[in-house]
Amino acid sequence: MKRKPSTEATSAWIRLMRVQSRVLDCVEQDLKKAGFPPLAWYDALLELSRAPSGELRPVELERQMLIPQYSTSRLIDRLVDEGLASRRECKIDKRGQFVEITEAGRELQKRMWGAYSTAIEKYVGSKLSDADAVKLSGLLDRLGCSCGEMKLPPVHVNETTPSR
Amino acid sequence: MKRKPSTEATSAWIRLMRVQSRVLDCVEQDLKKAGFPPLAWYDALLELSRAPSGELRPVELERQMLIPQYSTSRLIDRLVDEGLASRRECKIDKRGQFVEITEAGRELQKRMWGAYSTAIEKYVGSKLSDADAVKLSGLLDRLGCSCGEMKLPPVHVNETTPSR
DNA sequence: CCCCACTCAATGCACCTGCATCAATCTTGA
DNA sequence: TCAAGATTGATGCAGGTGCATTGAGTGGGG
Repeated sequence: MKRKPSTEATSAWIRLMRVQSRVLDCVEQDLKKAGFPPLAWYDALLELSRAPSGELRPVELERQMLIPQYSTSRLIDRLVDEGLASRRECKIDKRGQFVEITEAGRELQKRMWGAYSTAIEKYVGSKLSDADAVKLSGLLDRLGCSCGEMKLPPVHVNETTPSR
Repeated sequence: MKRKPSTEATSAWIRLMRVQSRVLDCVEQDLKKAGFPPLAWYDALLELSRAPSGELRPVELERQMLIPQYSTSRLIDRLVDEGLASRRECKIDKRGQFVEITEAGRELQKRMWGAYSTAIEKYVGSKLSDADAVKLSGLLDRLGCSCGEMKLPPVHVNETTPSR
């Protein structure tokens, strides 16, 4: 049976969608106007720069960034094309590889953070007290958890097997 | 000068991005699994169905939905292709046109609301009390206002004109 | 009246995304 | 040991999006 959402919940949903897309747009525009690539590049470079010895398996990056596998693959393509990262083969698992951030990559990540942090302050920080930012984070966190099916291994349950 | 955002603000920003994309994804997936088109179609159909006599100028729709002009144009194309709306010429302004929702469009909008509202309840309503939903809306609203340049008419201020 | 600036809408192009699938390799278990 | 299945990463294709431009139409000042 389907309980309907309250008007309060619906209204929160609508605001979440609209405000996020507006704010994201603003930030992306500021970055673009400053001559920087999209935010996704920043995220990837940040993850790589944080990783021990600056390299990760694509599959790790994928999990960190919560984006699909093919998306990761192509993002890495672009980073490599621009000389911001390089692929290294993985000795122990020849299917896999390592992606390593280059000096140029590290440098771009740092320069982007300048513009990025300014934009965050402009569009978020300056609109909210720290206490309110904490409240907002808390409320959002309540929505975030167990949203997807929490990675139920998609075993074939259609057989008569007692389902795990 | 660039004040840096507090860690609280940054954390709120990150959660806003991540939670929104996760929740939106879940809702879109549920709709898709139920055999429905994307949410943008619903939004457009809803705006049209609300409009007096079920029709709007594309430019109105654009303003309601906060999406760019070309995006509206192509969305209308798709709705028309599927028989959910139709274009009518505008007598008084021959550049323009009216977009009118069809019976099929109204019906689809209603059927989608069934699945849509269920999803909102599942991913938002059930996670938050009404009071918390109101708090969340309030905090988000503070971010939403005057995010863009608030439609400053882009006059050519580069001349020596005293800028309005 | 006519020209110029503006508005409304469509579209060509490049790029990006999702989906399905592939090939290569690893792992498991009979 | 070897076949079946799982995992890693790439890619062809279809469709969506942003950007810039076009083209038609309007309207106001000279």
